[in-house]
Amino acid sequence: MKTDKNINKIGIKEIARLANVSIGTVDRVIHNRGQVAPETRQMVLQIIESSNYTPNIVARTLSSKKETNIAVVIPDSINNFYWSLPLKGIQKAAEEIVHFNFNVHILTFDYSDENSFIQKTNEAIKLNPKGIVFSPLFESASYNFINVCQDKNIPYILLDVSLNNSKHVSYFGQDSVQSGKVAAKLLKTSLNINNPIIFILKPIIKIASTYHSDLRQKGFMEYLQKNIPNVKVCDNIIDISNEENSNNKLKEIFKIHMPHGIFVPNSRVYHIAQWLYNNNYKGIVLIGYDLIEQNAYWMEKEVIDYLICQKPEDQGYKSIMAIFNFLTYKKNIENKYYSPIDIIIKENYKYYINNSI
Amino acid sequence: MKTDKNINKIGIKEIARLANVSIGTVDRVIHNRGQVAPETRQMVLQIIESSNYTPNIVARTLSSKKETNIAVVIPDSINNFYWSLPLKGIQKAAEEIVHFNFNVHILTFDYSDENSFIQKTNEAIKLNPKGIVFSPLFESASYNFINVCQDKNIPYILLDVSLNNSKHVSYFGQDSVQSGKVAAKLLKTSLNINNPIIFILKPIIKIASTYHSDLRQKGFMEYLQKNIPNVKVCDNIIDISNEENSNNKLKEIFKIHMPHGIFVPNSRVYHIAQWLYNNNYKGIVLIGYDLIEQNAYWMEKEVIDYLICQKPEDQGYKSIMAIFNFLTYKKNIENKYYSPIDIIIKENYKYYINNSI
DNA sequence: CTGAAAGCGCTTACAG
DNA sequence: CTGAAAGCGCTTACAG
Repeated sequence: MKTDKNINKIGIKEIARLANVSIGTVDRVIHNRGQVAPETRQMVLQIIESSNYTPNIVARTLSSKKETNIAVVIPDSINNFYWSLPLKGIQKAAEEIVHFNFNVHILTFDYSDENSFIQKTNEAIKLNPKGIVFSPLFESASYNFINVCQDKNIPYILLDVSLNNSKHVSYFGQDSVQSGKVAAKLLKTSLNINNPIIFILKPIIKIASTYHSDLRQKGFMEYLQKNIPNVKVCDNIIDISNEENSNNKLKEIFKIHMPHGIFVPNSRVYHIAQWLYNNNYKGIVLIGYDLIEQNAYWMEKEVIDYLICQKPEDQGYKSIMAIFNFLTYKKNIENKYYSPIDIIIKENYKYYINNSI
Repeated sequence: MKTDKNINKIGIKEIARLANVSIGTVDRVIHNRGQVAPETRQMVLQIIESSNYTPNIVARTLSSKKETNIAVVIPDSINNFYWSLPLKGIQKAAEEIVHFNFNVHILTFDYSDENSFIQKTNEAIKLNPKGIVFSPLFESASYNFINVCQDKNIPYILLDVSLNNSKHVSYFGQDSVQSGKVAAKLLKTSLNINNPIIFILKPIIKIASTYHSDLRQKGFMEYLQKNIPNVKVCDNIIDISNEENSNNKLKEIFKIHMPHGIFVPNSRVYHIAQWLYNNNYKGIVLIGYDLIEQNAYWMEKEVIDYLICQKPEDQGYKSIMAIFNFLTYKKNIENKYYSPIDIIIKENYKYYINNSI
């Protein structure tokens, strides 16, 4: 087996020769620029097709002085650790494609402020980008935005949050509902009793979005109801912006019932872990989300049993590479890309740290 | 964030003009090729220095006709599904770097035949490769091979199997011992009893290597002995090259004990699943390796409970990209890269299929 | 609608 | 020791 360039590798010169035209005409066909006689066009297209021609991107980059702008509009990661992860992946991708005259412009907005989102999308358009990657956190503003994109014929990719009836090139994100089911299954297996008492605890800080959290809980509940008919579930929101209040709230909840398992549908599971540890509660199966540093700590201490993880760096990286490949090679891209739902336990978490890209 | 390229972009032409020489001479200085008068050399070097010149790597790639050969020596995937996976990743990487004049030559050997390995390593050397990726399945032959590589100053990367006292640039593979521990932990959690009876079943076909299998079992046993002191383990090899014999063997084993859990340290767990299903054994926790099609089937049917997976496509892909980056950018590379130990269950397996690269 | 030619920044023979 | 020139595969402006 051998990757033989001399078989696969054919350039516009050779295509021109086969089609009996000049390379200029081949170029016109490839880029849809200028007028080409329909028969000539057909001929050239057919040769391109049957020869598996792929443009030499190195030559293209060298000869073309065009800079290609990609605009990225995502929440900032100030007070918002999660978004630093896709950002990391995006930056890595940006570095890789800068050699090809692709400039990735990252515009971050305050995700508690719709106006800042609108402002950044406007800025994005002003960059005259050839492609856009963004997170449609605000629905109606997002629809306005994609209308503009479609008017201007700018392909866009959705990151982390999806949008119905949108003509996006692709969506990169998580299947949050399914990840909730995974969590429920793990809990069921670990408890292995017919009448478990399960807490769903949602530690929140005032501005946090509950988009994914709600979907995860939905999947979690669906699974439980179907597979553990006699389960008892207590659902509580814990405002952790004030330590004392949150402790009191937890104390109250635990007075009424003692849970067998706890499901935390967001990354702030470390907060619950800390409280369980401080209050010497043991033997409760605890499941949460995201392998952030604090969660790794409580996993090592065996207070957190499972973390569900969804490779946000990967999603960021892949979304940029996808728009790059789409623009460069006109490659078809899957309309939807869900990253794997990783199950993390004490014994394997180390292999997921700094390892995702 | 923005990458501004237009600052101080100076090329050899401009350097030549400033130094009052031709671009050929500038090139000689840059690459230390050919003779240059000491004063001329100084002059040019000084201009390069003060102008922050960096070579345009895109132009370099385009103009240089030098083809860089990378030799890959791995087992063939005839009758050996596993090796089709790294192969897939390798081919994908090969496609990506072919534009940079990198040719990846894949040489596959029969992994039950040391001579075929030796022959392929010899062929690899004849390609005059700038880098090598290979799987050192035969120890002494591998040491001979790396001695040749070191003599010829060819950097090499190990794939899937590691080698002590080797000066490889990097190793891409699995931490098989740890993955066995993960399996044991999952089994412990699922059973949750103090005196479980556990079978380790090893379905083999005559020529299969037991390298990883042995390490997985080692990790598995270590974890059990430490964490379930009263466990009873029965360890059996099942030759599945003959259906009837293997069925009889299994029947015999199950006559003596009824296991609570079964650990299969290789990908042929589907064979055990099939047998359990046919004989109507239920409620036995079954753990195996690798998300191959047959295993997905039995996972869907809830006969296989867990699969441990190690992204072999990824390993193949990354090993090639690593040698490419090493040669192109002289980038430092981690000496060792373990892929994550993925835990696959019925609820998440779909997200791992065709999704790894 | 089409072709011929210059040029992107470098490498590589070749000639002196 | 050095320079002049061709060429890598593509894009781009120009001429017809």
